[in-house]
Amino acid sequence: MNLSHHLIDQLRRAMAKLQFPEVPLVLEQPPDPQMGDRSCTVALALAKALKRPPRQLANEILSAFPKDDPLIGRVEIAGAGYLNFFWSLDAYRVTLQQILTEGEGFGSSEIGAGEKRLFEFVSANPTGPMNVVSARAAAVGDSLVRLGKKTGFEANSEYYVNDAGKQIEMLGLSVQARIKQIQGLAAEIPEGGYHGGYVKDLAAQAIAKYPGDPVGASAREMGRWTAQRIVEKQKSALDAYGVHFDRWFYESELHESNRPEETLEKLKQAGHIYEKESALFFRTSQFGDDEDRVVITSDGRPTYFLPDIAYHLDKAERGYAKVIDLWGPDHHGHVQRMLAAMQALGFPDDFLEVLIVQQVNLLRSGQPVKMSKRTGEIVTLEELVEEVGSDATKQIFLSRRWSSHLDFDIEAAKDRSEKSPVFYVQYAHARISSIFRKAGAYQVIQDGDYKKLGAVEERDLLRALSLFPDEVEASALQMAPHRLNAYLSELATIFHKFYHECRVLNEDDAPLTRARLALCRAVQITLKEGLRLLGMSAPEQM
RNA sequence: GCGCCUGUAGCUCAACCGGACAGAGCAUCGGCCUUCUAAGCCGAGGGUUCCGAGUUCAAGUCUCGGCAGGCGUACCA
Repeated sequence: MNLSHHLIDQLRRAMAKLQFPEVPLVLEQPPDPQMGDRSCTVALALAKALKRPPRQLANEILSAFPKDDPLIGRVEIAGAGYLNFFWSLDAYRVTLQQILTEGEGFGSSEIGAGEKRLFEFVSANPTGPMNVVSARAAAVGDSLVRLGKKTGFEANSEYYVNDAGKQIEMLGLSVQARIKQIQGLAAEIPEGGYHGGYVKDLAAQAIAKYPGDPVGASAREMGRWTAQRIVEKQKSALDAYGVHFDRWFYESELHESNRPEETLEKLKQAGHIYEKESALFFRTSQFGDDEDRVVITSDGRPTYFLPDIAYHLDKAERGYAKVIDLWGPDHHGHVQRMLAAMQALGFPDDFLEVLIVQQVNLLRSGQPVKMSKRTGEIVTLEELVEEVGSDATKQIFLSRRWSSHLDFDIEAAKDRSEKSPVFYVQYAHARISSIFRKAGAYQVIQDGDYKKLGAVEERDLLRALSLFPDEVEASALQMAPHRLNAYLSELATIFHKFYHECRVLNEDDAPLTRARLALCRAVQITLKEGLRLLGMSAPEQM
């Protein structure tokens, strides 16, 4: 039972009865609760097509609307032609009961209809530690997968490991140079190599691993081995962050089964490949890219683009109807060519969606944190989680749209005083838990108790709770976890007001106590589930 | 040069793919702890939504032209 879905059904029936054209029916929240619980602008939208005044249309829809729906208290027409709906007390009672019986299942829906969706994110190169953008993408991607599952999609997460190609050799050469240095030999890290301190650590490990002659191993072999170590570190860092992937997909798997070659063959047969100056070009410019792209270099090596296409083909072959890639801002130049590739291979336009997770400016007490990629001096995901904590870190990332460039102040994020809004939602959950610790044995709400919930604060809470399924759905469909985050803050605010105004435990009024405890339980369930969808914990105590 | 992202309160960000008087937090000022957690609550001030046109009954949101910042622009990934 979803109140909003029910209302939309009723509206659609009324519209059909009037033989109005079919238009998308969207419900909104009126700016002021006084105006109603949900509103619809369909009359405004239809005014133009039907060439009639919106208020008149609203009146007709209203007259065709069922008068005896027990869940709808009343309907009003306001302003230019808004239809404003008020839930009945019955609707609130039903919602509350529903939350108590469904528990964490509250807010789940089937709109995804089992569609298979793959979210690929982080996919940091196995040549060094992950940075803050990876931390941001991990928070967003993880939440999107959770939201997807919640709304009936078969959603999975995947991390693509670029463990092949030139960069791996370069990594091997860098480690070998460090090994020589450790052994007192003269050696320089090659041009374009990796300078970070972690390379030294890995070199030391490599000496232990290859006691005979570490430098004698091929650069590729050394690179592979090192990359594997780095991937293990990435896994454990993400683990500490609370982000798990359904699958780690290795580029080397693609090469082992000749997928890039097969892909190239497919492209050739479709006539998308031509040779120029002894390199092979993919005619991506015919599909919206600025220029054609090289897939095989003039010295015969595939560029990263080819295995990338093969990888996306593999995703499709595994049955995913839609794949969503979260990329960093440094890759936005590649979006067009990948979309072009998908189109050239005959996929629907919306098969691939690339979300560019924007950059993060790290600050410390207002001062930019200096970082150098070249020398490997960066703040890593690991350090960030270690210093700030995973919940606080995620809270900051998930309170903004992924597309906004954001400032992340480490000192502000660490602040645990009342100035910090980071733990606001969790605090509401902890407060409720505290009430239940004091309440003793939980008494189930009884039918007559509902009448006791008449205060504004109680009503506001019930209204807010009834919105949770809508917010979950909107957040999932719009791929906007920050919406859910904002909703939870709002719910927490309303709860804190309620807490301030309405004493829950009243020894002289058992029905009121039962009713308010039921309300608290419902809020607790909703907060906990909401936090889970954001990948955050719901502490019992703070 | 070209492409992408961004521009909203002093600061950090929202605004439900065009809807009602643009909202929060922080900062500033003023109240509330002998009562279930003050990591909380209540109140005040604070806006030409970068600028200029256009589309629309309706524009922070869409289109075009500027301005500013960021990122990208490899036969590297």
